[in-house]
Amino acid sequence: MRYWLFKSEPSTWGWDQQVAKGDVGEEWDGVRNYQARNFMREMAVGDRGFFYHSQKERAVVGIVEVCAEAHPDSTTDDDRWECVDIKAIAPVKTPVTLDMIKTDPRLTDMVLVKNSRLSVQPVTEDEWQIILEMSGSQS
DNA sequence: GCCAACGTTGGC
DNA sequence: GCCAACGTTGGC
Repeated sequence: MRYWLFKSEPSTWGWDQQVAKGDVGEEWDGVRNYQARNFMREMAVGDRGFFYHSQKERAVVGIVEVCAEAHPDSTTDDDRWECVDIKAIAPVKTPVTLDMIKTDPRLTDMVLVKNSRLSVQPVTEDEWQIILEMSGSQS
């Protein structure tokens, strides 16, 4: 299984909306960036991801699971763009803020730190475990 | 609200 | 195929 991080502006699509979709999940649509799209193509059903709120909040707020492999993005006719579906698994006990992540020397290589603008990014297994611990959640 | 960083577009 | 111009994102 692989691990990922999905970034969203809460004002556009937030954790509460994701939770409201339940086990059916929702398309992670609207991505118009090749790197992000390519990562979504690599995803498999069952992969786990962090749900991150950007802008004012800047924190990992929940855990999601990929529930459909990459397919055409329904919000565009442009066939270059694809997306996966994800569903909410559980909120984290304590949100892990960008500050906390930047402060931890084990996490300085995270894509979130190095390339803050990438909206869909891979997370290593080590990073996954460290952030889970920081959040007080269990895998 | 500002600005740096980055990705994309289009002219040559 | 290069590169300048532009638009967008997201941290501060």
